[in-house]
Amino acid sequence: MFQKATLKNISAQLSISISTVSRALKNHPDISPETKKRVTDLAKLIEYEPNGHAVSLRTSNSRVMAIMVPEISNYFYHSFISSVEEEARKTGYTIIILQSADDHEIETENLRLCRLNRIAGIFVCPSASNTNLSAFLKLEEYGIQVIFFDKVPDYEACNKVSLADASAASLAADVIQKKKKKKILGLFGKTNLSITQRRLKVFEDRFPKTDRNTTLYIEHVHSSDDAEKTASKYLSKRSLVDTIFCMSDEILTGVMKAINKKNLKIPDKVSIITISNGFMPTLYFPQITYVETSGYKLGKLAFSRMISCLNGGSFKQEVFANAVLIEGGSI
Amino acid sequence: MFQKATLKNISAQLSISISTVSRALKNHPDISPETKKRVTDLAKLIEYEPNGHAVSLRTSNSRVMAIMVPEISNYFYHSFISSVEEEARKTGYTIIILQSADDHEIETENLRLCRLNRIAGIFVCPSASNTNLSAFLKLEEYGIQVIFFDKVPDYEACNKVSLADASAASLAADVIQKKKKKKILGLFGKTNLSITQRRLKVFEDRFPKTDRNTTLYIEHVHSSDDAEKTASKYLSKRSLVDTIFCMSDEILTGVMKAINKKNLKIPDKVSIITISNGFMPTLYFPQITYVETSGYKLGKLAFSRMISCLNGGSFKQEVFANAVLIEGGSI
DNA sequence: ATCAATTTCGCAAACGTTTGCGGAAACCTT
DNA sequence: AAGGTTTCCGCAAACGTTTGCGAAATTGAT
Repeated sequence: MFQKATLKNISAQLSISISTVSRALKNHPDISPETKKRVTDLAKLIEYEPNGHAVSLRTSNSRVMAIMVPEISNYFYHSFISSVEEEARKTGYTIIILQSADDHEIETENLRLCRLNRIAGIFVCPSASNTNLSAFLKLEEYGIQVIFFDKVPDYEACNKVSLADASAASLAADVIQKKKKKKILGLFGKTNLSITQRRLKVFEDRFPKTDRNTTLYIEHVHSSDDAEKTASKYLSKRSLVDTIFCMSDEILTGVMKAINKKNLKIPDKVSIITISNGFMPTLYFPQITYVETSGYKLGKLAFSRMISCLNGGSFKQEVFANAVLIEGGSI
Repeated sequence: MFQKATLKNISAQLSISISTVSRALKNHPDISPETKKRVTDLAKLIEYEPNGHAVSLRTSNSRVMAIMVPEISNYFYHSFISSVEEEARKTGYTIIILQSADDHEIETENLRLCRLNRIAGIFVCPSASNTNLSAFLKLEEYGIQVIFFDKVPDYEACNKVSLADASAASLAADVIQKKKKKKILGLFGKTNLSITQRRLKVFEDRFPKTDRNTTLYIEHVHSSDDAEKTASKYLSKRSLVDTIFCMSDEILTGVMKAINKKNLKIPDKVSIITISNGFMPTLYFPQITYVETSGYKLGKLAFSRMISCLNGGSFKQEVFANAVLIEGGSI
């Protein structure tokens, strides 16, 4: 017969009170060594595990954190998730994951679930459509910590961890200038994203129109296919560009298709440099030189922020994960 | 002042009993329409949400499922996760994520967490090192459903959902034969994996050594780099092979590097066909023809199995997600 | 031997629900 | 008017913990 492993059960078998068992298991000084031993031995024998729900109910804090992203199937997000999960496991937290599908309704419904489950905190990359933070701020009334990451809102009084977009773009620009490239095609994402704006600004500053030596063509693309078409257009004109800068992995894949289609040699015919989360650039030959903005690092950073917030010892702030150049052979 | 939204609170404000409030909120027939309205109105006003932990404690079943994979950062796994999460949300379940890092200790520790949290069920892709199922079977004593996916154990009496490995390989073989390819290099993964064995067997059957018209070279590789080296070796010998079959995405990426390095034209110089989860093959030009074994589909399948198990109406069995050919231009 | 200090433990309430059961009131029957 | 139904609601126990407080038992000091 299967007997449930509970404090009550142990207390009955040892004819001591439940409270004594509870204290014995947490090594409370009030309990004598002998009693502790009897309790822990039996607990081990019947494989006692505290009931998480009872504990959470009693203590009103669960060791659970949530991560909400627009979609999981994205190398950046799941490297972030993976990273946070790693830390969480070490510190005895479990992670629940939520997809918003970039849908505001799903997003708020997910937040409801978080309240319902009385989670300790949530990491969230808000959906693009969402401008209304009230649902998030309400979480804080419940004592649930909120850490925004990646696409962080402009609103000041919240915790944010984000990539050092400006310095990442700056690193890429450094390389381009050091290699004395003169005719650059910069492929950027959607204009309205802050990430795009920050990266674009760096390039515009570093390669000003007034500089007669170098020319920078700027194009905004909104998909991999789009990037392929645009790159193809530029590459068709003989020696119009000598370098292509891609703002993201998605853009890079499109560009690489265009290059493979035309069978252009990298970096002889055209140089490539990209900003990436770290996987895509290694798929090609030669491997693409890229500035790494790692979801992994961001995850670690976010987690440590979460812990400080949980301990109450931290005020609202924005912190950045720095970027690093990974040299390939593409420029 | 922040007042907690609980049944007790509502009952006090309306001077009715807690049980009445509880029943009113679940639309129990015992409660009169007027009372129901009073309760639901107030509940909405103070934004009442049932405390998940209290509910789980009382009913001893939480609406939480877990997914454990060796690592999240893998296209197949996270398409699986994403797929399951989607269904879970629709049915009011939440998903917790666990990584085993292919480490048996972490794996059992994770299972402990599952018991502790009294989850409803778990989807698990066991770590490769693990041959001992006892920890999983113990979960069932706790009433926790276990569904193995992808790398399922041989053990009979458990629920498994897996990819139709044999038919996937068979589909690929069909294409190779239809295209009248004669000199085939088949690159397979680690020998001890059942997935490798099943796929390999199909190829050995379909291209028997006795057939003097076609030759099949079989190699086992254990990483992307390994695949690159091996492919490179074969490709160096002029017209030794006309077709390369890759068992997985990982292998494909290695092979493609080798091909790009030698700047061989696909499919003129060499044809490629692979089994894939659906993303990698689209990265190249021409896109690689592949047999799709989708984590997404497998997720849907696994979830529906989970639900049947939860409803108690199902016996242990293994089911398969079928494979489908996606034509690219690589063969 | 007396009293105080210490060690060791148990009582009981609380966390927020769910649910079987029983009971009061109101409503039909005949 | 008596008995039988039906409608509506509350009591109380239970889920498995944690924890403040008090009390018994032991120890030590004088």
